Amino acid sequence: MDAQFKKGVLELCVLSQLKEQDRYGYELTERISKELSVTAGTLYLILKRLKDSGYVETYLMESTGGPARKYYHLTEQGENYRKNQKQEWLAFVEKAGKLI
Amino acid sequence: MDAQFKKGVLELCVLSQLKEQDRYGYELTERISKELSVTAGTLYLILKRLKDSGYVETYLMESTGGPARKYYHLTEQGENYRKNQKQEWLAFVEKAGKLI
DNA sequence: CTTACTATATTGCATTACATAATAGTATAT
DNA sequence: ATATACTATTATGTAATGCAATATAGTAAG
Repeated sequence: MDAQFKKGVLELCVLSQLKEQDRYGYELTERISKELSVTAGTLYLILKRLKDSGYVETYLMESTGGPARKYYHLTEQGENYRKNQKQEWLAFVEKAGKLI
Repeated sequence: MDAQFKKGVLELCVLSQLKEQDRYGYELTERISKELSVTAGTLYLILKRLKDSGYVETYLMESTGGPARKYYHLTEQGENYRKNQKQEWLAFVEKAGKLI
């Protein structure tokens, strides 16, 4: 897969996943990498960015096996951002489609 | 427009434009920026990349007003690359769509 | 008990593509 | 002459990802 295509879209994928329900980092890695082959390092960087921007909040919960899971929750601000990014993405795909 | 979305796709847009017919740099800038807001500098960088990779060839032709135009022609190798990139792009959009 | 493996989180360095801005040359119109 | 439109090019910075390494906790195997 062309790595460049992912730039910017992975963030939207994360936001969309978190809209459904809170999820922890490793879980997001598993889910998203099933479709788009992404590494953990990339995902955690995106999550840090989103947290620094106030788009997600985090809390810890114990795991059945392994270290505690850090769950990510979409804030209201994050949901607004998600909606906006989704619209931008759809518009972008349409415009690009005209040229391709 | 989110600049990140463009990563990798601009190149495909250029290739697609050149599949129809040979075009010169300034012309490509005009056409593509109508849809996707791209500057000349970015376009010429992409064109240089494509030339260095053997995906396009160039030749000069006089202009009616202004400096000579440098036309870009898609090579056979470039056309194969374009087909491949187009498929990858479509597949990517579909996969991302599942997550969004 | 110790070794190995899975689950989970984090961080550092390199690469790549795009943005922005500046430079430069030619022709035409005023 | 001067401004303006057309055309091409290059330099510097930023941002997002890839890859690889580190760290910790639990569980299973020997």
